[in-house]
Amino acid sequence: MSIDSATQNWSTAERKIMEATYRAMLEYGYSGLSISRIADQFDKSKASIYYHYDSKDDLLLAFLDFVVDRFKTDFAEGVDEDPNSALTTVIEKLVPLRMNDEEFQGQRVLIELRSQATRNDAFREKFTEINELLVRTICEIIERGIENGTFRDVEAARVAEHIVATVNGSTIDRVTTDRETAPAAVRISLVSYIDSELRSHR
Amino acid sequence: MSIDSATQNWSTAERKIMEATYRAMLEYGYSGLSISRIADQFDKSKASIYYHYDSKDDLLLAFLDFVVDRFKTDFAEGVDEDPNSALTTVIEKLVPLRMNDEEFQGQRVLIELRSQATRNDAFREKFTEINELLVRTICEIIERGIENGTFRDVEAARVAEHIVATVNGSTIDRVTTDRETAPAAVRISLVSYIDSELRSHR
DNA sequence: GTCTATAGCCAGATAGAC
DNA sequence: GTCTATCTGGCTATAGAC
Repeated sequence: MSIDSATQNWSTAERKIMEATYRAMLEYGYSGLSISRIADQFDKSKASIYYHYDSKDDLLLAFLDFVVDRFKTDFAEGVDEDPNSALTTVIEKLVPLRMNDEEFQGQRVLIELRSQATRNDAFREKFTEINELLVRTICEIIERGIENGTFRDVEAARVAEHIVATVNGSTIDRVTTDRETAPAAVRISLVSYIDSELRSHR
Repeated sequence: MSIDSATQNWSTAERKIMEATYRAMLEYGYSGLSISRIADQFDKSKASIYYHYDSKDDLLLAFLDFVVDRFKTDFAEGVDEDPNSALTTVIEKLVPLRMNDEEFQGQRVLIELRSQATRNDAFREKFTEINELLVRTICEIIERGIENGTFRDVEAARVAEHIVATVNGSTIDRVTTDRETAPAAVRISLVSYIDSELRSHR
């Protein structure tokens, strides 16, 4: 899937509403979101929001697309490098030693939306897509590396699933606990796992 | 920390309210929880809830304790076996090949509560506790195994962090996506990682 | 301890002017 | 497209009887 096909054409007004929703979500969380609070985050009235979206649910589905598209676009960078660099790039992006504030806020929003996937099918499908994209992308990098002799001949799909689970677990830990040293420990351990599983020459 | 010290003394009425909250949470989710809906889940009126709890926030904090205590009690089983069995027991419990419905619903509730930890300090502290407990417990199992010669002499804390991140990532995947084969793949890969990291004799 | 009734507030959504 | 004004209903929380 290309970036273009995943990205909707947002009108200016709609993009402004999405940005306002993002700010309201950061300030009040999913359970504290309201149309009034979204309207307070930009220069239009709340009635104008109903011109662009039929209902709050409709707006939330669009917002889910908006946030997930951003994540996918960001993730797609650097995956076309040679297998070794691509894998390093991906790991560094998904488990940074130190996450900047913008990424951190984005992950806060994502985890709140993800928790809705337990009850809402449209949300569930989106997060299924995200995890499939992560696994498929990493799997393809590993397969390319096996083909050109960079990596050992492992079960690429199994290793990719392991990496994605570890990466996701680390991210959740980062945004829902105060365990500040944990992400770096996982990063080191994950790189060491990848080295011994894919790059060792025994 | 013993199970007793972690478990509060819930009165009968309070336990009934907690059970009702649990059912309401399953049906409506965190953002759909209301005092009326909780009252509808048992045989008392909503005013009676305010006799036992000062406010909705107060009730939610008690509910967080209730759910987390259950999780901790459940997790504590089997960790006192010999290191090899204890590690296997823990992994099988945290990444079951097939999760039964009760466990699954419990994890759904936990992830919704966990997502609140991004905005609420009391919630954040609880989930910090949970992850610390998981890491510490697994770390101690590994250290016991190293001492008695069952396991190789690895950095126990680092391996424990890796295992916990992978386990948590797998659980989130299970409750927020439709990727039904993913948990089993992670389980196999995780066991293989543990074997080669701790149990190999090269 | 539990009830019914209700106060007061804010939500989602719509009407109709411009 | 955006506004102000407003409807309806559910929410948290309390009052006061039993």
